[in-house]
Amino acid sequence: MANHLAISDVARVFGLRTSAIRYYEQIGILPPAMRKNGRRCYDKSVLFRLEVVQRARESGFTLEEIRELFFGFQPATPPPKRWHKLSERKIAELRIRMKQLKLMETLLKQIQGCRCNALEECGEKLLSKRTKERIHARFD
Amino acid sequence: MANHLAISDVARVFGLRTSAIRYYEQIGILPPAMRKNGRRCYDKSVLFRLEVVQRARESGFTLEEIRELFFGFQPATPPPKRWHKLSERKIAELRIRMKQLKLMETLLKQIQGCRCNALEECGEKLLSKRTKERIHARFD
DNA sequence: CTACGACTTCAAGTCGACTTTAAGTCAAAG
DNA sequence: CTTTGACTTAAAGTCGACTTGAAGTCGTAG
Repeated sequence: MANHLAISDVARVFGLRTSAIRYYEQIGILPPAMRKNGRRCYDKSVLFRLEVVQRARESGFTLEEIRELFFGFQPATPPPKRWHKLSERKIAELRIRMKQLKLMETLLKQIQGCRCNALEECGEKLLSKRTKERIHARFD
Repeated sequence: MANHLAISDVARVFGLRTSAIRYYEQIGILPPAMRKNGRRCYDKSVLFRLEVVQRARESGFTLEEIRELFFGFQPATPPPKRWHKLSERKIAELRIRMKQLKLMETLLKQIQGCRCNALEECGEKLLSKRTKERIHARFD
């Protein structure tokens, strides 16, 4: 019904505190809200925007990055080439993070099948994979 | 050669500062180091341990979680059932994180093929998928 | 002998992302 | 008319993960 959401409504939708919403406005993640009697007053578009913000947060983006990525073209929005580059870089980062997560999953599973000293054994294997040249050159 | 690593050697291997190594010791991520003339003095096993720690960090574990997961059995290490549960939970979390990352990748790509208002459109689609019941019940 | 560089400890500072607190405004309920 | 509850602001506080700073200790080089 109401196309007029109070700050507490918006917060509740995302399980945020109202202070977080105000903070997002303050740092430019959300645009300055319209006021009625001095109170912030939103329409649904803020929900769509916050949905994207939350997704990005859950994917490990900082608020600074989110502002850059999604809302970072203040001066007359040049056809987003800057955007394109940033998001290319970000996608690459996401891929790396996914690989790390998979490796960690493997590690956790290996340690679950626990021959008790597995932890440092795994560390040894991983370390020799990653930094063979550095370590073995210097300390062997 | 030297099976005796100074704190600066250890730090250099992982690109950490010596202060970070000391901090890890302080919060129980690393065991109290042996001393020679009051100085910390490590053997290679610390490298294996730190390798695991770094991997876990890169996978989004907090130091607290890492201590729990890997080094959290002080009292006579009961056959790690506690461990098993924790790591099961953690693996599940990793899976969720991976899904989120994939979704974010999709989102970024969609916005790259930019019909300019794509951002809030995406937000709308995502939002309606995730919280149809909550939003539409309350505000429509 | 002294100066240097690498170490030591302990306390305090930093940064991101908020939260909490204090003091005040406003509209509706009693 | 007063109270209540949700809001407002600005400033200060919190938490994790360190870093920085101050003051002191070593062993080696000159």
